[in-house]
Amino acid sequence: MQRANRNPTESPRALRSDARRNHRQILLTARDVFVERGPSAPLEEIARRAGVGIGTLYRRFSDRDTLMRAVVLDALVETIEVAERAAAEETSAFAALVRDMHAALDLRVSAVIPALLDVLDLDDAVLLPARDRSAASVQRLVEAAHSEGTLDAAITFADIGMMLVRLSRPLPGPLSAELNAQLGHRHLDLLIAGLHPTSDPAPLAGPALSADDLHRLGDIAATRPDDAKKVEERGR
Amino acid sequence: MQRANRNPTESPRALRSDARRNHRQILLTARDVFVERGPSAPLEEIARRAGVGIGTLYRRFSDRDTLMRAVVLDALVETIEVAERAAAEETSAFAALVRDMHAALDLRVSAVIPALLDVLDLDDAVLLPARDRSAASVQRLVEAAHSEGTLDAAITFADIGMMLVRLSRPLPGPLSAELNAQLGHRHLDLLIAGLHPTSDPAPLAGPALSADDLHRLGDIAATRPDDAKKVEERGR
DNA sequence: CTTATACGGAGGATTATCCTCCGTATAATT
DNA sequence: AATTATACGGAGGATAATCCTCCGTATAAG
Repeated sequence: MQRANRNPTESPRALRSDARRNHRQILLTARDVFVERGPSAPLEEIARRAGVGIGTLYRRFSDRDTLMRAVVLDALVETIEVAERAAAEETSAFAALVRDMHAALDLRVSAVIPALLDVLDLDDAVLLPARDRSAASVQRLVEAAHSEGTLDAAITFADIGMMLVRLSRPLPGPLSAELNAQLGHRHLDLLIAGLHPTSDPAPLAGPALSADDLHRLGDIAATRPDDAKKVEERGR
Repeated sequence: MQRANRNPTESPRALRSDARRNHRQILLTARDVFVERGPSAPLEEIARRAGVGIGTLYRRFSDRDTLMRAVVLDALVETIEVAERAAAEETSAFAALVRDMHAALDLRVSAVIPALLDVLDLDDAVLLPARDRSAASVQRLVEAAHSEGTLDAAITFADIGMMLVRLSRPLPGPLSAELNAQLGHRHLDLLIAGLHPTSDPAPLAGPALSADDLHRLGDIAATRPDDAKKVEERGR
């Protein structure tokens, strides 16, 4: 006699192991793809890059909207954890804020949510509380840094959030995902320190690109083989 | 007897006044639309927002590629002017750099070019020299600021360029174009000064958004009426 | 070994975008 | 004012991209 599951409000039964793996993989891949290609990215690309068939994707997420919500919720939950850990483990409020910002870059929450904003209603019984908790956890970091006197008083929570959006989104052009991530961290350091020389010689994260690199951006490690193909076709 | 124009390499004859107006308007609108919607934005939207028929657009620019090149060239030429004027008219090298960056934001060059990068070959007999001149004019500003000792030595020309890209691109979500522009300038000031409080109380350009604004981003002045409609349809 | 669960992907339906074509409108010229 | 070369708009057929269901096959669980 297996565990009964007659009540429709209960979780519908545990997934088979391969199904659970695929579910997770789809969520992670979807985060990447939505960030790169926007809210109307072909679901087929998500499936392909997640290594599953399109049928599997649709079995788990009945439509685009359901998938997007799941992606956002997943990302929000991770953010909350990161922020709370930063607050708990760092000694100065400023250090906690900085650590949280770097971690947020890695999670790409600040990139997914805005990317889906056009199309998604976030004022949802499920998403709203998660958003609030997530925002509150970061806002506490900001306020603490304000009180500590280490964060310029003119800088608001919204400024921090929006700069994270700017830094999270991949730069356009054929930069590899990895290089993009490194540049995000480098530019975050740059934002923290400002443009003027500082007495504190804290080094920038990530590699500098030379002017020449910038010029030959088109030649740098390709991220998306598919796009290269598209370009060729267009140029025919 | 009108002026002869038998040589096919000569300019094909002056445009009629309305045609010239439309030509210009299409270029400006295309810059906006490519920035907002990416390189494969519907040409029909460009035509509509430029206030011309789709037929007119195709008459002036035989295909997407031609239009994109024209947009890029136009933007590059404006950039060069701006950079050279900044260098000539400002007293300190740092001030010139800052002025140029703010001006570049307004031109959105740093947003268009990368947006089209995926799809466009910039190593073109026409575009290449313009790119080189444009890059050189900014690079001179960067080097001057380095020599002056007012720009951190670790910051490269590429960093400046890429930060401009990040700051130029409109934030996703339904922010009005105007608010987006203001926030770009504000965040540029933020980058210049860094996160820590400064002795120099130079105020930030543009309005601060409150956490509440950020939360209700969905309610802030809509930029693209069409998209709002789309969202409604999806939600049906 | 059995079977409930899950998988992949072909393919018809739908939708979005392209881009030509031609009847009408307007600027320039005399 | 009349003439005409130039330019305009947008309908609509052609093409391309994406959706998403369906069903025969594969695999985890017991």
